[in-house]
Amino acid sequence: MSDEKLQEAIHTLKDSGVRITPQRHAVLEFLLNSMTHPTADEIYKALENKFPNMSVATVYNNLRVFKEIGLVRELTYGDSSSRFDCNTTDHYHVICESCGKIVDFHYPSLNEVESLAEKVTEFDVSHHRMEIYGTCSHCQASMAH
Amino acid sequence: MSDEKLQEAIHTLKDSGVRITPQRHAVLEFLLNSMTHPTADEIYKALENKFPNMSVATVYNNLRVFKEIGLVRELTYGDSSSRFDCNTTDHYHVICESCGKIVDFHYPSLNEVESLAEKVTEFDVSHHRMEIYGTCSHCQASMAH
DNA sequence: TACACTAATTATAAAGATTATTATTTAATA
DNA sequence: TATTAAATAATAATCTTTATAATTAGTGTA
Repeated sequence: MSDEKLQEAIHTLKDSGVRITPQRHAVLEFLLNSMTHPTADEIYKALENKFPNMSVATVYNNLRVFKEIGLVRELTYGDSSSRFDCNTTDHYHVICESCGKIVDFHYPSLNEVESLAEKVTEFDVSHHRMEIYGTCSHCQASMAH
Repeated sequence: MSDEKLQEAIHTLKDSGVRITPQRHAVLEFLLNSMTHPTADEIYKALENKFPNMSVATVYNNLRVFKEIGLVRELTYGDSSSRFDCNTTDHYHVICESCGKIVDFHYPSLNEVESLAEKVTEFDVSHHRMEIYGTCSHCQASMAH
């Protein structure tokens, strides 16, 4: 299923002259299969069984490469570390302020906002980001106690 | 003009039992008068003439206090450090990807998005954030060369 | 105005995330 | 298989933010 995406991503990388190393492959595979939006450290920890000698720098290096190629997006929220999202289709995120869970949320892209901003500010607008904050149902239940 | 806002803010602080120290006053005044959205370090550097002995921790402490009282908002973008905004009225930001300039942008709040997200994800939504990215007119002109 | 109480400040260390450096290893290609 | 440039590992360094502890200083009260 997501194996197809993986092959496609590897193809994209090779086309850009990027070598496919076992570590790189593993980071990419983990990202594609993860539905959460992991931090660099989470990726590092998830792969340390498979690659006991892997360096954190390798994770960061690969994430940078993937970003440059356009395979992943970096998400920066209020908390300390960045998160990485391999779903590059247009979607927004809903974030739980209590547990940090991030849920994808599909909504028609706010083109109107972009065009108005362009008019008002004279910026050449390239994109926008939006996040919605709240409490997930699980945490709501916990709080009820 | 903004002196009125300052007095009001000081009143709010006092009501919450927060002491008005010279450093705290200076950080608050600087924030209220700044139209940019400064980082903690920028505030620190701006005030080091007036307070040569002030500690960075003091800046952070005060920003935390102001945040808790609701006088300022913390903005976290892609770059390394947080920015602080004393304009707590509802508005969005347009950010220049070339020079980092941040411009306020007024747009009716996207309540519809919030309510749909609430329905779809079963979150108890509290708020949202949105930023628009692009190139400011100044940087557009520079690039034309 | 002086006093006492407690919060705020300073200085410093520490933590945590990310980037830089350099020697070593290795994937891809001929 | 040999070559070569790119990737990795190990480590140090940087940068932002928070924690700690001792000192200083607001603010209400007598």
